[in-house]
Amino acid sequence: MDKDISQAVIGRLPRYLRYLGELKDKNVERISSSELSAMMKVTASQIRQDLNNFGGFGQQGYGYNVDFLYSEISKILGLEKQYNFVIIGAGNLGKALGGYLNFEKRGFILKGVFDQNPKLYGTMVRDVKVMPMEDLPSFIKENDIDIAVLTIPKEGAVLVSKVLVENGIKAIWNFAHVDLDVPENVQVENVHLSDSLMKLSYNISSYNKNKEGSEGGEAFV
Amino acid sequence: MDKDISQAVIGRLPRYLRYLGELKDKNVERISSSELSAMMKVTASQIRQDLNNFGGFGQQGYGYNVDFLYSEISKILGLEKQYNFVIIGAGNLGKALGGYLNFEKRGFILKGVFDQNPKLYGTMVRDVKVMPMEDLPSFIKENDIDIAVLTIPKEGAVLVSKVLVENGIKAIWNFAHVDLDVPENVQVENVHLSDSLMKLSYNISSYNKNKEGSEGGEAFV
DNA sequence: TAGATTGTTAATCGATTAACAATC
DNA sequence: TAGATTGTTAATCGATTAACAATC
Repeated sequence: MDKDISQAVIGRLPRYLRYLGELKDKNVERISSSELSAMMKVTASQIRQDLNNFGGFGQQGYGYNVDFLYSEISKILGLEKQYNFVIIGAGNLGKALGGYLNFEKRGFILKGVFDQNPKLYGTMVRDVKVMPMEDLPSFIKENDIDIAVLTIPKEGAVLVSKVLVENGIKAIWNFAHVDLDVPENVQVENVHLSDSLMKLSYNISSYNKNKEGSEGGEAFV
Repeated sequence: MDKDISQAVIGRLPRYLRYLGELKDKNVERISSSELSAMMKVTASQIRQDLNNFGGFGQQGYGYNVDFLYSEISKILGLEKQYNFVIIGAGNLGKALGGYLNFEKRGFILKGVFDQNPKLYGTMVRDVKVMPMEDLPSFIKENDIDIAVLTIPKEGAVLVSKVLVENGIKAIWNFAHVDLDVPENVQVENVHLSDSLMKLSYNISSYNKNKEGSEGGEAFV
């Protein structure tokens, strides 16, 4: 139905939402694309183009109403919905995400936490007890789980993702260092932390290299 | 010196490295761009273009030597270097990253962990004691810290990033939900977890919408 | 040598930016 | 109404893909 929106555009929406949230907190009523552009360091043109993928949210001569735009972007991102989720892997990362979620007071509801380490069974993550992996398939079905957060090592992640798919999971938030192979009706969002760290490493190292090459020659823009 | 390499290219290098690492583990000696292309689901053309930004690593009629290419990409990413880092924020996320790093056996060395909660002072994160925030500035200088990992809430993160910059940090791996404003000689890599989750939310919700629009009409490619 | 596959140039595609008419 | 600012079309820029000559 919707014409396909590029992932580049989708990727920018959460950032718009964040800035709009801050404006809301400051009780700013309206904002123009050029003001927002200055705050966010993107072009006003891009902001208008991005938003107009979804409809005309502004008004000529006025700009955008902050509350309205905030709520429209929330809707676009599907944040007014409720999602039930489970965490698979009760290590520090799993615990961290358990605490995080209910993320920003949005509708992400932690229903269960699973681990294959018997020592952890029954220990609490937030308000939920850690359960054995064997219970995962039935739990997903009985509790109408939408999202699984994968915070286990990659070998396990590949196996578990199959189980998840077989039991009708809608989406996987994947922190394992591996690409999952799932059918196209299952959404996957990868957070590859080590990839991110390597990018940082590259940028440190390439910045230093360029500095050597042009000693003292700071960019003057 | 180097012509500017686009961040799109940099962003793909860690994934190449990951697949090459797996091939190494399987004792595969050489691989062609088209074989790698099939494994990674990117075009062979893109692989060759990406690599040729940095030099000719292959050989006509042969392909690429896996070990050699792996080590070249490692060098490009600056992974043969050692980096000293500190974690700021000793919560679950900080602890998770402390455990992670020494990341994949690479040269990221945890030197210190800081928190503003006195109850945590002296508790251990991996092999390092949690220290009070006040000690941060001198610690950075005395221990030659390259990277700070920011796992504290956004208000604190903005303040701490200023302290870090003043004390000569080279890079910040930022997990706080805010854009940091630092000079161009300080590299920042953001991991905005909630942005990532929102993308997932969008994709769930837009997939379902499109499904309604064309009931039963699965893509058949 | 013949076959394979790179490195690289050229063509295409998509995303970003600029410009401006429409309109509040 | 005049001024401001959007929505949208057109122009530009950059990234991806295709093609092929070079060469191992």
